Amino acid sequence: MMVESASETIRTTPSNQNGVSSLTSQSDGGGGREGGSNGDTNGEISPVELLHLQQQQQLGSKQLAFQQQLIQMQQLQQQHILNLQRQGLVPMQPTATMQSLQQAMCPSDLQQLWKEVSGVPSSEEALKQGEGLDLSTNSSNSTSAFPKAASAHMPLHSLPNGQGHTPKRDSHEEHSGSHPLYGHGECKWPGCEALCEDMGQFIKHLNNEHALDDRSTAQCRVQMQVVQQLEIQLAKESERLQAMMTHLHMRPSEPKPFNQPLNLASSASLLKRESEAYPEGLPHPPTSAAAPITPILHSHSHSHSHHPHGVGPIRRRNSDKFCTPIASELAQNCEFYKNADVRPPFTYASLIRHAILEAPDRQLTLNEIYNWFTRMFAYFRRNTATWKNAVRHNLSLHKCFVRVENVKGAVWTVDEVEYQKRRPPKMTGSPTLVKNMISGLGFGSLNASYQAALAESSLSLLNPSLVNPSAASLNMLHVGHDDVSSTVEQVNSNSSCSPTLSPQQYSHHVHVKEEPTEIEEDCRPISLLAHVTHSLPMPSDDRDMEEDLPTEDLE
DNA sequence: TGCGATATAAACAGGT
DNA sequence: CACCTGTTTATATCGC
Repeated sequence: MMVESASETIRTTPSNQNGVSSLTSQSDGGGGREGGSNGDTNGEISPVELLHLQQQQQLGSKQLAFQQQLIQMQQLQQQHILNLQRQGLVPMQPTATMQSLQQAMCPSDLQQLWKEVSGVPSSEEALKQGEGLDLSTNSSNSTSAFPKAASAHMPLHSLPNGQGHTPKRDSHEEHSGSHPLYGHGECKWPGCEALCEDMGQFIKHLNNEHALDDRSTAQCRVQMQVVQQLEIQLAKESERLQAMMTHLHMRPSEPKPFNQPLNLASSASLLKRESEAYPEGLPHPPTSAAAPITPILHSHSHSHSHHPHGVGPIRRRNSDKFCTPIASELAQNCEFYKNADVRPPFTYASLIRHAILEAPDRQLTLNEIYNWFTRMFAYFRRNTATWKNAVRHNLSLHKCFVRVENVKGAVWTVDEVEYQKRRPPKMTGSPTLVKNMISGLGFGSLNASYQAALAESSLSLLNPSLVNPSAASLNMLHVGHDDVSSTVEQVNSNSSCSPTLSPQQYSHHVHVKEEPTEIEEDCRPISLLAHVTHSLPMPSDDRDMEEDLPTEDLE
């Protein structure tokens, strides 16, 4: 039975092609989606190893417990990897990430780790000591496995009451408490998930269940190593990004050292806190809005919502809040959304608009919109109950959607003017950021936001609409809500350069510069990207380039 | 706390 | 009658 659980554990090795399904299925909290590949055939590690180990060690019951703990820790690691990926702090490259993790955290490593943690030279020692390894004797630990900074004397309960320096997590956590290990009414300790009604109960639980004992210490160390591995992985990915950008002539004038890639490095440091979100009210670093994040955020952070479905409804409008351009997001995560039963982090209106604008003639029938939804999102394939109604509701409700009688019957188009007016434009984040970003538009300097934007820009390379550097500053100040195409329009709205458009078509956008209030959620890194990419040869055939024509003109 | 945006649910009407 | 399409209303949640 032990072997079964071992293989079951390690089966989480992402061996499926895109790593999506397994991710999803895991993030579903055991939802067991059919999408989860059964690709347990990789077996680079452990089942065999563990089996071998077991045979060698004759498998006393205590050893089994120990092995189980190893496996459990491995599970925890992977769970944390997934969590971090969900939080967008890790590139969604499950294979690479997991592989690297596995390389570092294969059972033998874990055993080594365990030895280091416990000061136990072998698992036989562990056997002698029983499953309660005496971690108080770990004075000689943290040799090579752990950075000094993260070594043992890091107080396991450094956050005794959840106050102080603990960064805020998402708003839900703010509501439910401020302890980073407490949220949604449950303990966030790796693998715990104990329900706690309130903070007091949680503190009690924390002190009782996660006291300074062997297990907690080991888990903490495992977490440290997870973080370390993630940072390594992050550095690699950042380096790759750097190279890509360099190759694409995107490099800013002052290249950063690879080990400090854009803002990703700072994000990496956040991993240590397992921060899920930036403090509310502070400008969200655009890197955090990198495409892979949003789906994860939803599948994870909002899973608390008591929704009958496996994936709950997402009230939070991440695309808005995090300024995720829907086009780049979709471009980036197309396969993810197609395969993962994860609700896309966009509003219905955004999705409908995108669907319509994606159509060759910028118009779709209701049924075609349905089809687009089901084609693009597994979520809508599997959760058919309500969303169609919601789509219809949105079409009717929002003035930006215009019904047009066509030869085909009734089709729906998008009134871009109305869409832009849809919400009172305002800047999410501090006005200071706006100023900084604006001032940062000087082509020479690269402030943090700019660099962060570059990070996301790598995701948005697909967007050829950003070839117009001169419009970028305007673009900064007047952007669409969550869609690249709207950005295009604004770019084009700058009368100075609109090769394909007549200016009057966009006259309604022209004055944005005089209206700081038009600055909208801002941090659209895409705009920033425009500065960097102005010399970048971009394909001009993208539909976004021609997404110029508000279709209400068809009327 | 109020408000706006959004999601969800439902009722209803008209057309096919 | 069933279904689709479209409108409208009500309610709840969330973020500001």
